Amino acid sequence: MADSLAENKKNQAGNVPSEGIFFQGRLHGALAHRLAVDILKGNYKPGDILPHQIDSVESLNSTRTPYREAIRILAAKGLVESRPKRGTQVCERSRWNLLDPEVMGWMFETTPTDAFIKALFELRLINEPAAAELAAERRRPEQLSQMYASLMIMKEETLHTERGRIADLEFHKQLLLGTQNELLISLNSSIGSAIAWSTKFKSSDPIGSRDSWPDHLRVYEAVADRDSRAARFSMEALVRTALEDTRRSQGWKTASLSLESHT
Amino acid sequence: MADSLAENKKNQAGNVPSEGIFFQGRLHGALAHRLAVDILKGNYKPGDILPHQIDSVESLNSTRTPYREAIRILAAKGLVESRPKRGTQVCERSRWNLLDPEVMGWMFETTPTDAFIKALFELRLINEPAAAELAAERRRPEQLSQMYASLMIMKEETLHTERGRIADLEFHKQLLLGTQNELLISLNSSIGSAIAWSTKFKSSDPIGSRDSWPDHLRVYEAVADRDSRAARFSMEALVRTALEDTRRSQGWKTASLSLESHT
DNA sequence: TCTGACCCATTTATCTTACAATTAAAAGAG
DNA sequence: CTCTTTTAATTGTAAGATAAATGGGTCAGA
Repeated sequence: MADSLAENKKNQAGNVPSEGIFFQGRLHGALAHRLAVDILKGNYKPGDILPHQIDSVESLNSTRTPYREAIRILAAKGLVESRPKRGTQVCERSRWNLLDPEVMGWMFETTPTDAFIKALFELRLINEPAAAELAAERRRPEQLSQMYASLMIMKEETLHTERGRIADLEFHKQLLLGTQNELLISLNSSIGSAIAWSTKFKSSDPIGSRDSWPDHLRVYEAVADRDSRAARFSMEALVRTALEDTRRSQGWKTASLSLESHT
Repeated sequence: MADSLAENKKNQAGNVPSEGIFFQGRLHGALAHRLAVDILKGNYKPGDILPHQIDSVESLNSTRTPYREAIRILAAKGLVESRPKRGTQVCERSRWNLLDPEVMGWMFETTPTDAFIKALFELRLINEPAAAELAAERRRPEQLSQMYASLMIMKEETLHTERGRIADLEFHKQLLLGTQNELLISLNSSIGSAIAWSTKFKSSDPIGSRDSWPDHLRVYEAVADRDSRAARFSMEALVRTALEDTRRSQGWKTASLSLESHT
């Protein structure tokens, strides 16, 4: 727990140039990551005050400058708020920037609650069918061909390989790009890390999890045909199937979401 | 342009405790704000390299520590990326965290493009009716009474006063809270600052801008009655009206959005 | 002569260290 | 109870040492 982040960083630097997500190479990134996970896990609860800079810094084998930068990162994402004399306080959960891609990623390092997963699928169920509808009307040839390419990779790799999952992400990304709406595109980068998690989770499940490829194909065809109604409908089916699979592999007892179908 | 931020801060500290949004009291906040606006305005374009830390620091009358914290804030929001030797580079627009409430706020300090406003209304049109539907099913008494209180204030204050606009924001916030979906709630804090802008803009428009109060009342009644279909329908009407007004006061020639009604 | 890999210097961000200033909460005096 | 003083925490300043990555140069091989 109180081991040296600085040393860890040094080792990492000697081995591989990019460890991936966990260590972003910089010390302040590692600090931010550690603190964020502690907050999201609930080790520090909203309203709690973090130990002062000097103490924290000593127990983490760092110095103040990187620590303060880490705090700034967390503050930028609405996780903490620091004021002189009071100290650095964890913000209320409602002020957290849950849609921030990094926060979303950190969230999934801690086995999120069922409520969170449901909220996420609700958000997908609201936005992705609508996005498919818009994409059917506005998509450009580039997006269409990229979607097709991803579709082909998905067909032969399935979701059990890394390449296959990347292709899945790429498919959704290109669909969002097709909407020509930069806010929906921005939403995608948040939801993307969530999809990555849920597909990875499903692919490790031996039993259930039907093949979602036909669903993707139908979405593609609808978008290619500029059939906005079919695009919405098939995307909704896709998300609902994904929800069902996740629901089953999580062993939820509750019924599915209460959102009506609006097609 | 190259005046002293440090002095400015000192003056401000002597006058009022909180200038509001522009100066968040701290120097790194002011630096981040200035740089962010420069980026969002397009003074620095994606791919551009900001001047070296040492040069920047001199021209801004600051020192390196606060400057670096400012850079960390911007990096946390996906606006820049800094690496040794290369310097600090402005990221591609698609990587910007547009849904971040602060970024959204900065966006509206620079008269955003028509495309951005349209994207925003599209997002509202997708999410808020669905949120109203969920809120109708799940809202608790607290949210209902808060919505009612806001509604009353809106009635007597209208959108021409600050209190009235705050009540408007509160109404939407409570509706989102009623969904019991923390991701939709998080979306609200982003959209909130946007609504604040558009209502303020409309209220300064002498001519058009119908009174949106009846629309709000209908939404409230539907949510109170737990009538999810009516809630969705009336909320969609409300957003479309707001869009129409904005469209008119902006003098757009283009037709309204192409999203179909799904009620 | 051209191509490629490898090594090295330079530039830049990053980290360390030490100290001064500001802020706001809390304690104390009138 | 109000006003002042104290005090503990973050914030800002300054400068030097470290480490990382790009770009260029060298050298070997085709």
